[in-house]
Amino acid sequence: MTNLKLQYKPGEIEPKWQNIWEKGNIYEAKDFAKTDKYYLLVEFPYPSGAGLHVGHVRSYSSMDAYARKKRMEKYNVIFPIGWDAFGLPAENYAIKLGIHPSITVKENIDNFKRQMKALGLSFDWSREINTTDPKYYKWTQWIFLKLFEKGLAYQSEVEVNWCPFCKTNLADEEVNSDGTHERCGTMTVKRMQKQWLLRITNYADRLIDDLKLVDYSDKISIQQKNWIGKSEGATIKFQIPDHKSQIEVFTTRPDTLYGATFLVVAPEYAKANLLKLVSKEKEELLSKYIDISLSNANIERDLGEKEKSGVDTGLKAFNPAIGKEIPIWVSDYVLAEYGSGAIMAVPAHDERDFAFAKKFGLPIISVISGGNISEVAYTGCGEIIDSGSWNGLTVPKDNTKIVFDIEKKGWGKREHSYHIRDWVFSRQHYWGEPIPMIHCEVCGIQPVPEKDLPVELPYVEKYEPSGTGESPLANIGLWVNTICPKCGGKARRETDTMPNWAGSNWYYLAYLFADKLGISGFQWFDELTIPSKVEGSPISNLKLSKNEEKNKFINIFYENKKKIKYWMPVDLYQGGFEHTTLHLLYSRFIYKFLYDIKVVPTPEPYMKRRSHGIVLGSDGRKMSKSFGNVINPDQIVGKYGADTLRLYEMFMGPFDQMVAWSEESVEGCFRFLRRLYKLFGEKIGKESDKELEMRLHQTIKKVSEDIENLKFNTVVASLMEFSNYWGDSSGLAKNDAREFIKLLAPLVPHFAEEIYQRDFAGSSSLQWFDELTIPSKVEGFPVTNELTGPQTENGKFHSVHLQEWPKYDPKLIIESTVTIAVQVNGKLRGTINIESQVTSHKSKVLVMAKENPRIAKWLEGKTIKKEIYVPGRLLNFVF
RNA sequence: GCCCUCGUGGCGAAAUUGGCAGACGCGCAGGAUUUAGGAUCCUGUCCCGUUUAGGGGUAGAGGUUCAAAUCCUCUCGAGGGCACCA
Repeated sequence: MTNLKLQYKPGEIEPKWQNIWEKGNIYEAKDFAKTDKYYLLVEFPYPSGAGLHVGHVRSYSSMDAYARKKRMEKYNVIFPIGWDAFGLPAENYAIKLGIHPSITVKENIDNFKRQMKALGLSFDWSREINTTDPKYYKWTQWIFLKLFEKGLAYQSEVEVNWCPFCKTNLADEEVNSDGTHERCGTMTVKRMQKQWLLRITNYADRLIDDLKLVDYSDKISIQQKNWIGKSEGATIKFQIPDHKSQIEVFTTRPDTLYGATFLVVAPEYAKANLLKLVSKEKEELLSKYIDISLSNANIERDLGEKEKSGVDTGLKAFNPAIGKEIPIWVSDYVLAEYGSGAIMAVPAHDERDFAFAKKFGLPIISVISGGNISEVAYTGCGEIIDSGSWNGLTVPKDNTKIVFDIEKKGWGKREHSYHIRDWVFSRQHYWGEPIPMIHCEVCGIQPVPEKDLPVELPYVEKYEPSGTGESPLANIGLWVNTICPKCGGKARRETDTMPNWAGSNWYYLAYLFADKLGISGFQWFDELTIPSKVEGSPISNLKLSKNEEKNKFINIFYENKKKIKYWMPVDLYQGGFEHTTLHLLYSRFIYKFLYDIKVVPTPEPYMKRRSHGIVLGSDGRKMSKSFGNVINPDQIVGKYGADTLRLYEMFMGPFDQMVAWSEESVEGCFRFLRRLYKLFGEKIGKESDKELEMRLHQTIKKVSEDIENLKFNTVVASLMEFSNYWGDSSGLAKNDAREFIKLLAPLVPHFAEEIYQRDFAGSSSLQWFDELTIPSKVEGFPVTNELTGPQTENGKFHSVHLQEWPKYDPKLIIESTVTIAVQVNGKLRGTINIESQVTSHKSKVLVMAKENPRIAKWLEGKTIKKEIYVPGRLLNFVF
């Protein structure tokens, strides 16, 4: 006997429902709907050639479950997706294959999209965006123009991290702590080059302070704070009497000023400011030292402790506190980029200064009591000594008093310093947004006028990096040579492009008006035949929309202000830990800028941020081709179905923790679904087992709460637990089974839809979306004949995913009897079962416990000192 | 070196946030079914104690508490971030 109702066939039901959902547009977010909005954002992927990683699947299917539950709770949910397709990897991949990046990117996107659809993810595909579309990056460029206009984008000759393999400059954030490039692992070198920078440092305080406004997990906000690295301290001026010059230093320990026995400046500082002051014989020595330390590529210098080196400049500075002159030295242990590039050395109370003083025989004077400075620097707290009027003060308690005194005496002033530096925003690569700037021979740097945006990336035959430090775009005369927007004279375009982080700065806004960008559905790529293939021609056939006449610039942000106001801020943003000090920080900065220029309505873009743990290979190592431990989600979907994969990835472990892949556990999840499928076919009764009904309501409570807290692993566990009870019971009433299938819907959407449509849809009358004011498409839609399966109501199909989320009955979750643990002196000696009404009567519970022979035995002949009762839970006799 | 997170069965883990440690799943063992394999179903599964009574147990050592996986101190170990940041 084969009963079809008992056989779970994911391969058949999954494509069927994916198809029907897509036709029904049931996941479309509705602008301005009256129900509460919920903006759920997952980081949009970079579409790599490797296809979707099971790590993506973990994040996306968990958030998909969250989105589905929120929809069922009547929120107007926006759950969009797009492609972050610019950047080095896309370019390197294209170079490797010898195919133009625009083509490989399109292929990769198609593959990603196919995989996502096969997982049944409920993205609103009508809002799909792509950062490499000129219609999109027009606005990435516009933001740059605004930054330039407000003085936040500037060009400067700076020391940059150069990757010899990728042949480009990198941001500090892209370089690992060992000096290697985070993408390719090549050791980077430092070199000087003219670069575009963004003044993220102007926002440092706000980026720290506004963390108070948002709910980020501790790990994330601490890491951001540390990265910005704000230190409180003071700047102190040291005069150089012989030369009527001065050196300003930053210190976090102004309290040790009396112990400052010499100054040290960075080689860069010395080169710029001191070389001209020193005596002839010192000059040669000094130049030599400076040259060596600067040419050292700074790798050694950046890497931890090495033997201190330095040169005495022969110059003297006046320490205003002790009223004496102290020597000025140069050493590469002082960093040019931090503070002012010069420090006051207090060897008694700083380990580095101590090592330096020991090596060169400089005086070490203790001004804080507590340590033994003959051995090692004392960096702890204590009482100030030998420091004039500060004697007797203690640090760090009296630090503000000291700084106040320093200000009063005119020695210096209170100051902050930051670890974070300005963001190096140019790359010498082809595959990125061109920086919309023009260099005029006469007028200098000129921004491209807004109406001329976008500056389109031209078609190029050779997009390999040149290695000269210039972008490949520099060789395309047709594109580079232009006229100055100001004087009309000869000019050249900026040939650097933006880093791959540029497009993701504002993508969550682009979703809100993707239709207005005119980019959804790959219009650009469909036209991508690269018609002329003329070097320097734009690769898109970008057409201006009808209302976008030439010379008339319509600002998309202002045009869509209402939508932005309706949807922003993002309610929950989910993504990887690895972006904490990169994308997450960058996009907060840019969003704050947009707030300042009144494009967005709130100071912070993301109200809540959570990160997921990575998925490791079954050997516990990072998944990688070279280890041969990569799991392809397609194979798992093919073997067990998308619902099994989704369920497993939620069940595998705590969402924020990394977990190793286990195929056996995947199988366990598949078995669970198969058993459950049978239960729905077999064990539906007229009436629910009373006990089971209680379990159901407990499960509703647990599942609702745990999804909200992103504890997906215990959600799955409690669903399994209920299923086990169900299997052992006499049966579940149809009404209760309908509630249970709704609980399953967010996690295993195809499975739930199949059973819901088969067994429950006809009798349902709750269609919450009828209450929405906006939609016309979304209300039950006609089901055509070609679609078999769904039961219909008046010819309309109502998805389980738009049913109302189950509510538990607080009366039904109370167990009729409760087990109380009974302890004697804190040790468990037995348990008693009591009616739940009795739990609030301590005296009755005490009597019952004492009557219990297993417990009585332990109490015999003892005088009870204390009886601690935790209602409904535990009783402890103490003697 | 500094900052953060974590350490619970053979494995992934759970524990109402201080209240019966090990839910749920995997694996394993025994049984049923099967010509056999697979699949499925039932039973068991922290350790010592043959069973019971009991004892021990959440990396280790202390502490707070009637009560600690959970809080505090130290030690060890793993992971992540920063790193000559004055």
